[in-house]
Amino acid sequence: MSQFGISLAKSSILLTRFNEQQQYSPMTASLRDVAREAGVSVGTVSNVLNRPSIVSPATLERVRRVIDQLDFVPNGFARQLRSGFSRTIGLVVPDVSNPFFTEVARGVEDAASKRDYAVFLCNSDESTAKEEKYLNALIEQQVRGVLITPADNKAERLNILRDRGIAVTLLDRESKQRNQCSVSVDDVRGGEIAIEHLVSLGHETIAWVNGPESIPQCADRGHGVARAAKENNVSVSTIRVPQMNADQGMEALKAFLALEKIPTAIFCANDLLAFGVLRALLNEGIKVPEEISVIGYDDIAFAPSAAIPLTSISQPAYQLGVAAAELLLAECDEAAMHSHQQIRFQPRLQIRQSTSERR
Amino acid sequence: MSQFGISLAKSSILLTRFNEQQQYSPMTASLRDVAREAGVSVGTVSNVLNRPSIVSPATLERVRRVIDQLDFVPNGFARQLRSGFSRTIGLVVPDVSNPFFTEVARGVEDAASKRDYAVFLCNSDESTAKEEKYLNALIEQQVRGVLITPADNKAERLNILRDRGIAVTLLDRESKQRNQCSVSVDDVRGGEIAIEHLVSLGHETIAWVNGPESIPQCADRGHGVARAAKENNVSVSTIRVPQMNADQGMEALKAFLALEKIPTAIFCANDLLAFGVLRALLNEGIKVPEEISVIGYDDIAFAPSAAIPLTSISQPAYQLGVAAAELLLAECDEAAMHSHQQIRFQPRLQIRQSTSERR
DNA sequence: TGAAATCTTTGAATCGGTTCACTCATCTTA
DNA sequence: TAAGATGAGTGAACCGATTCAAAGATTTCA
Repeated sequence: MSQFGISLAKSSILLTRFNEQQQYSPMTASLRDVAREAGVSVGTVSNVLNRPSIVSPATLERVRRVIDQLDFVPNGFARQLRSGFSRTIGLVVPDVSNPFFTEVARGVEDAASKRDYAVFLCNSDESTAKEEKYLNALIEQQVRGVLITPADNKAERLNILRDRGIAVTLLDRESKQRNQCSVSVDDVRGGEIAIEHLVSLGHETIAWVNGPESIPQCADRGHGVARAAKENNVSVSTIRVPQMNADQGMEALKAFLALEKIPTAIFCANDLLAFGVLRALLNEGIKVPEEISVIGYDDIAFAPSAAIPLTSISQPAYQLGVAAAELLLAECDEAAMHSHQQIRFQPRLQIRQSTSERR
Repeated sequence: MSQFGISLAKSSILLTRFNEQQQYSPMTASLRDVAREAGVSVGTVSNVLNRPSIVSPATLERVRRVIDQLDFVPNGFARQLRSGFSRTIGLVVPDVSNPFFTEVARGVEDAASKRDYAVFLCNSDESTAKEEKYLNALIEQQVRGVLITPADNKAERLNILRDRGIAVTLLDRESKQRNQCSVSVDDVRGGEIAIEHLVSLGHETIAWVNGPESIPQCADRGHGVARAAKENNVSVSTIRVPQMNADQGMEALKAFLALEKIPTAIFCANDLLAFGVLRALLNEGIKVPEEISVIGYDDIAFAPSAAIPLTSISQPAYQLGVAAAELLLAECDEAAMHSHQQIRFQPRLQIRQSTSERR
């Protein structure tokens, strides 16, 4: 039988155990095994791991050698059970496959990994039910903190986390309460910038393709559009779509062409919509930007590769993720002296070839 | 002081504890608290959670009410410490912000969540050092299994996981050993399909823009290209790029234009490269597909929205993720009677407007 | 009516680290 | 040289669940 051979490769210490059915189950060394083998107490091994400075050099050396020999990796559960804290956080976003959130996630992961935190990835699909299920799972996993783009504006669910001592930072959403951190982008301003750009090019009638008002981003961008329209005295027709993808963009163009007075520019609430609009315009043989200017929102990585390289409102998605993770982890690690911050990034206009002077 | 008020909102049971500095720390109900309040033993509460069928209806009801009252959520660490198993898996990919892996990740997450597993997201950036760091972190987190697209072809690191009883499934990589599951796409065939398509359109000289040979996908696609070229007796010039993004695609076009006999078609090892090539071609005023046909690989969501809607080799990324997660979780949950499988998906040609008959 | 069988519930042992009051040896200092 | 200080190491208690042998309660059946 090879049952006893498992750990012989690296050491001659026997580390096999049997479960009730007497089947072999792979066994890993525990801190006690290390202590026994090194001839010290468990407390000393623990000190080697966590406070090496208070252990004498000789002991340190010896224990470390045994740790190596046995391939000992401390059991995270046990550690966290006793100490009460894990080194994990949860990231809850509507959908990672949206390029904006993909970038955000990448930023979060990089920042967390730098601090030796691991990240749980959760897609809420904008559903409060799914979100709730995930939050429960995260509580059970005893995460130290949660980064979340909430599916709705009700904050009660988040208070449940906070009551349990789990830090919460809002992502891509500004906090109304001052008892939490938030990292967001100024969407009202983003809406304004887009309209101002079109106005500066001489456009006076503009179509605004927006998603559901229930999504705060859409609502805010809409406010920005309305404000800038009023300020500059231009007329804006709103076309509402239920989802923000390329197909809906193509649909939106039908509504656009049915408008009484056809605008000379289209502003879309995200780049995917704009891609759809572009495609539909090309299908119709309408020239962009000569006949119609198009501007998107998000400035995703593919915007420059679009049919007509897309002018867009750029958001610092990666930095958003990094900033959010750093705030959250600061709150986790420095609990007491942490003061909540609301960071708000400014969007930027990225001009490409899909917008031009009105002819 | 409000130190004692915390749990009074929902119940009159006192659940506050103090740490050594006598500071208030948020306290959550433990299974013991529930047992005490419901007037039963801890074993019974545990049974209510895990084997409700053996508990009498009356007790069940009573305990459940107390659980609700106290907002009790079991501590995952403690549970997993005792039972030895967690309900978490690790997902290690080169880079989630690559749209292909984004889709894969989405599939993994959906499949895992369906089985009540949580997913740790890790980006290796193709670096073995980063990968190793993550694998260690995952061991410490006691994950049940790992889905990984390894940074290199050495499997030793993965054996360390397996020795610890952690299931491993290869993602987008075929397993050479039969002791593990793998889910991959037939990249050799993908390379063939692309060349066959171009040949069927009458192209006889083709450029092949490929990434580093060290990436197995690139190597395999290259083999397919070579095989199909030989079979069909067409000439293929390989242009090698160090990274597979749009910028490198634009660079590649310079090399392309410097070729002695300029080919009539370009096959790129992924869509990002193809986007760059398309852009550079348009900059040069070269018409696609009239003068040059272009074909990409991956068929990412933006392929239809590209400057010229891109013909591409489509891979079932989402299903790949789902299948991999399901295999892994099957291995986790049914350990003994699990037999390893190597699943291999077939790529598909998605014809759009960037390829046409040679003129 | 009493013994056996079945159904509930109990509570101590356990998982594997961390913590901390304590011991023991060695070093200072008056 | 005695008393105090410092440094290294010890090991039992603990975190919060799960498990399981055993006890207690109830039902079944001869």
